Amino acid sequence: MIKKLAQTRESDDIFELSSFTPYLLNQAAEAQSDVFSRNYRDRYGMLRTEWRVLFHLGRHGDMSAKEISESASIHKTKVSRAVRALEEKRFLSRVTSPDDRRSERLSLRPPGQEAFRHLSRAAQDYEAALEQRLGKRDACKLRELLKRLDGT
Amino acid sequence: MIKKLAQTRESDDIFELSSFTPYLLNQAAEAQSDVFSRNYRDRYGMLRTEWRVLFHLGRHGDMSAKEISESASIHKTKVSRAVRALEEKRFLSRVTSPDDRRSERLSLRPPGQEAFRHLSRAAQDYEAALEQRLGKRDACKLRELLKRLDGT
DNA sequence: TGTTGTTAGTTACTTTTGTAACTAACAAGA
DNA sequence: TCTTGTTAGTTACAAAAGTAACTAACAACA
Repeated sequence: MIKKLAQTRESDDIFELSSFTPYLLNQAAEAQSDVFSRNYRDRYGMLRTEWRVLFHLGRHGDMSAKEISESASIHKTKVSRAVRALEEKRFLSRVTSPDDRRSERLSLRPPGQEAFRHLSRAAQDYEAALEQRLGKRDACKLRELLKRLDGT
Repeated sequence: MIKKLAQTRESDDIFELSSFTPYLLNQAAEAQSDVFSRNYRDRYGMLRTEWRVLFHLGRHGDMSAKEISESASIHKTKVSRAVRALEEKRFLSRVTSPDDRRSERLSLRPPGQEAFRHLSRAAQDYEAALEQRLGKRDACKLRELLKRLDGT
């Protein structure tokens, strides 16, 4: 009898892509990101990097592009493009830093602050809904595990 | 006394990006993906979609692009491009399906099978190392939670 | 002051992905 | 056979991201 390899493998413990953690992480990340992106995409026409930059400014107050780049682990060219896009949307303004004329102080303007507040609430609601779905205990556990994976 | 909003916020329960699940998912997914990608990128010059397609073929035997697309949740244009790249690397061959001349039967050629086996082992090693790091219990829990998030 | 090395940010170029339109083949009737 | 509608896969075009080179400003020191 000729063994059908592919068939046989189905049943034993050959590695399955669907339980490969990097794969699962990616699927879950994409799924969650897609859902939440409606909040900033549909209403403000923002991209993910823009929303992140906006969030950092709203959360931490005025910063330079460099500071955002480091604090958020976003490459400086991505930050640069996001800053320009946010500026074009009148969400932030830049002022050359007096003590170092290479760098610029980025500040949210009122519409940017408004968007920040709105998106901040949306994010909290999103998180609450997720806790609802997974249960408080598992939602915490998930965050904890993800943080442990973050560095490496 | 003038309140410094940004300062004040640091200490209370204002929402932090660093505990926003979609953000954490994304960071963790990128970190893990970057590490594992060395395996297929450096040695075979493959992109992520190519490795996924290769894996599906190795795991499930001959398939059409459509079947891969559905089974792996990858858009058909991405599959199309990955298939072409794998074909150029001599990792797979295509034969027009006799019962439907629109579709093609994709088969791994020996070098493709070899790459599949190698990457399959690498993936298992990777997973084992992760279990080592997180502990068996937490690694399982993580996969379980990610699967629950996958659909939505 | 002039030189050398570094840094903040931008731009140019390339690669990759997403979207939509397309081709060729099929299927089910009229 | 001649529609009409659908499907597998590709291609063309546009959007986004990565990489490297660049500009202008700084810093330290001969």
